[in-house]
Amino acid sequence: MNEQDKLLKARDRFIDSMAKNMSLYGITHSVGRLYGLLYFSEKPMTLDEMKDELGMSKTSMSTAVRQLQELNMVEKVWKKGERKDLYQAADDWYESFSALFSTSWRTGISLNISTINRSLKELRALVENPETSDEVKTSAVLDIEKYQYALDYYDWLNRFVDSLESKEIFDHIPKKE
Amino acid sequence: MNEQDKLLKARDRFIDSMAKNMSLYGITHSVGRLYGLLYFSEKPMTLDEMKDELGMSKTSMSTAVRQLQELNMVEKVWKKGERKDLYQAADDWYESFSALFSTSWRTGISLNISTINRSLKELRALVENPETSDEVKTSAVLDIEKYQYALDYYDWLNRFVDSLESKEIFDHIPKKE
DNA sequence: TAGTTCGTAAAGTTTTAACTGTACAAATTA
DNA sequence: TAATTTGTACAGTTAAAACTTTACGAACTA
Repeated sequence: MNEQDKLLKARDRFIDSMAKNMSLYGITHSVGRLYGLLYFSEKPMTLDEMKDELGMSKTSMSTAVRQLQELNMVEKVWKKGERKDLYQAADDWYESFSALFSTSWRTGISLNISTINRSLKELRALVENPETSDEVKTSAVLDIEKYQYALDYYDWLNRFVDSLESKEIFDHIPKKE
Repeated sequence: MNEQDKLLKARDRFIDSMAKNMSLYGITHSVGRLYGLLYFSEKPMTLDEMKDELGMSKTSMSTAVRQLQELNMVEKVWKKGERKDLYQAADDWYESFSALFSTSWRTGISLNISTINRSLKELRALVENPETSDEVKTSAVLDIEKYQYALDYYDWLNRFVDSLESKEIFDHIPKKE
């Protein structure tokens, strides 16, 4: 094996490991590999270059790249005289980490919160209604406690995401040891 | 609709919302629903009760419950005179949150770190080898920087997980507002 | 204007994951 | 000991996701 091959093999090994890891965050192995390819590429790449490099269809590259763009892990680059779209890997992984979670979590959290509030409102009406049987009332009171607990939790989660978005998290867990 | 139904409908609505949310963490909608069922259940449940309640197979309940146990979101309960296994929802969501991420992330992180270290070692040998061409050498030097960056990032991630596991995170982002 | 090239939508195929039914080992009961 | 019950492994099926091929509009080129 020549020296160049050694370098490429080392890259490949790491890219694969990284892609496996990303599947924990809901990123496909293939999409993860594409990110790795772009991360090590010295120049921005076109869809055709990606498809040749990874041996996949151009359509897959197109959708994968869009996915990575939505996660702020890849950005489009403009180059004069170049007709094709060029893409490069975003190099701030801490930023990507924050963005990944804020983006995907925020919506879910607020949906959950409004669902809880709606249910809470209904249950409180139930408890205050004199026609409600005692049996149902005690159940309702128990449920209200559980909703309240959940509400507190989602509030915490929201503040957690806040600290990611605001980079405050890096005050508590600094980047360099 | 009677009062009891209102209560159940409110539960159902929230459970569904919660289960959808959980899919972001890699938990299936069905498994999420099972957790919700157990969360609101006033008593620990058997596999048969779960399957009747959710209209699914007993096998599915068995695997789902095991999954939730591995995530420390559900625990087996012993009750005298009861032949069947009983399960109840773990009620500390902050604990579950921490456990979920520590468990699933730790392995991946350390795998990545050792992969990087292996690649770094090889590349350094490459750079120090007088037979390596200058072209490959410059590529290797660039790659080494990228590996180093990744290494720093995974170190940060490790410390992040540390602060989840040690509950230190709650010093920075307190549970109650 | 007609002919290319590029990116992506849409439909079709393949692969993977979720779920079910059957079967069986272990524990329990008679 | 034989007969039940309980939980789960395993194989098979169904549902979902990933990926490819085809096709086409938009932008560029001659």
